Amino acid sequence: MPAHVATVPHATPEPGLPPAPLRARGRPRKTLLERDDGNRRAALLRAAAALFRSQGFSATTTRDIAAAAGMQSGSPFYHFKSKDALLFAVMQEGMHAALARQRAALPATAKQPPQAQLRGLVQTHFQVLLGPDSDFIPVMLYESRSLNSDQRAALSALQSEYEALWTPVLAALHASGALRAPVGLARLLMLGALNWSVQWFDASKSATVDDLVDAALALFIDAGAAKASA
Amino acid sequence: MPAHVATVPHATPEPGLPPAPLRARGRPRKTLLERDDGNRRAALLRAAAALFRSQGFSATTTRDIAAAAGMQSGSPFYHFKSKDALLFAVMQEGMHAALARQRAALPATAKQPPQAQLRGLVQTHFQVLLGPDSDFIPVMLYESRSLNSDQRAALSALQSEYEALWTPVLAALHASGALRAPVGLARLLMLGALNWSVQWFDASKSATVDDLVDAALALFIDAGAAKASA
DNA sequence: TTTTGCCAAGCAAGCGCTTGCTAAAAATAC
DNA sequence: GTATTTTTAGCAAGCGCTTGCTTGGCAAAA
Repeated sequence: MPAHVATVPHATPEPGLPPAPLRARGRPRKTLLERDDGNRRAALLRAAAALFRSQGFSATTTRDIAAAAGMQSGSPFYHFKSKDALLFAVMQEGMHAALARQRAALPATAKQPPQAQLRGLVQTHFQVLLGPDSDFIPVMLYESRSLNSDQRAALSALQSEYEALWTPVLAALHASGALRAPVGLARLLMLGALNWSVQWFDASKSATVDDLVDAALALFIDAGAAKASA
Repeated sequence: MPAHVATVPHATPEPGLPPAPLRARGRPRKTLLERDDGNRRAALLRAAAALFRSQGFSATTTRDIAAAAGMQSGSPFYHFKSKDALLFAVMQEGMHAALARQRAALPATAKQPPQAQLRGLVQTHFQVLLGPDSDFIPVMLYESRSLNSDQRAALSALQSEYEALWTPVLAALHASGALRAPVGLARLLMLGALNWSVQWFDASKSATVDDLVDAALALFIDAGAAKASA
């Protein structure tokens, strides 16, 4: 292949720009302007989440994902070691975001009665499930059988962290009589009811997310006992 | 190659075939005696249901299914036109069985208060989901995105039939004050809670199906209002 | 003699992933 | 302040394998 051209035109970066020698481990990335930096990886994650959700993991090809992110077929493997690793990254990102949002919302109701705390948990949960950028968690809920055991264990730990946010609230409600079912089973049943909403909720239809929150709380907790113990 | 005794009592009409009630199409079917007749087809359905459930539709190969039913790779296509048709047959069979079981259980509580009727619905639902031969419904719940639109419409009609069994009971509970959430949303949330149990329920663990029924009823209906209106 | 149920072989398409390469941009050296 | 090297991000091609499904045949039953 006699193609030794190798001309490197205007390799000069922006003049007057400090070379920024410091490299504080976090997320340096960021060149100057109009170069789109490292959000190609994020674009891959979002495309993968959308496709994994709508078609399932096995039915989605790495070519589909590459095309949705505007790349050629082999390019995703520069960013992710395997299709499997891409799935895991989607789920991990989803769980981290969900945990962060619940933890951010928690202080607002910390001093209020457990009914209000539960309302906060339910509301944030629905927002994570049904709001914008909401493909990551459904993928985690419905595609985890495609993970290997290490990945599953790592995610399981995050899920336990998430459930741990609910347990004390439910325990308080149980103690007050507002929640009659045992705490452990109640948490599983409640999260099931909420999680299932991704199968039928349609934002363009009648109910809003707030309607859902109201309905869920009306279904789960006993108003009479709630007031009696408040 | 374990060929179990098929527990398929002909309570439902020939699954997988068009609902044409006429039989005079020139297909005699039915031999005379103990030749195994159509239960190779049933063996394929059971094997497919188990594999579709544990691995998902796309990740299951027709060779897997054939091997699990003790056949060679091309043989399933004698019984089913395509892998797709096999998936649809599994779901249809599951819905027919679930409907039949609910309808059989219904008369036992028909004269009782709505709380008891709901308990019957919930109990049968859990049995269908978690009891023996319980792969068909989970496949329907979690793999329907692999159906084409005609198949999805056909299944949707069966699901509406199933939901219609719940609505009057929930309406009565709502009227009596034992169910505070609106009936439509309550049904969706409740079925979500029950359906999710296939993700976590383990018969070898602590809780029994009866524990689940009790917990679900305690979670959903208000004991005080229940008695007040009974 | 026809039908039924299945086997054995294989095709064409599609799959995940690898490889060899290129060319900007950033870092380093002069 | 330029020259060189290294790193980053991706393209283009394609390999080896798996996939759903088809085909031709055949033994046993009807």
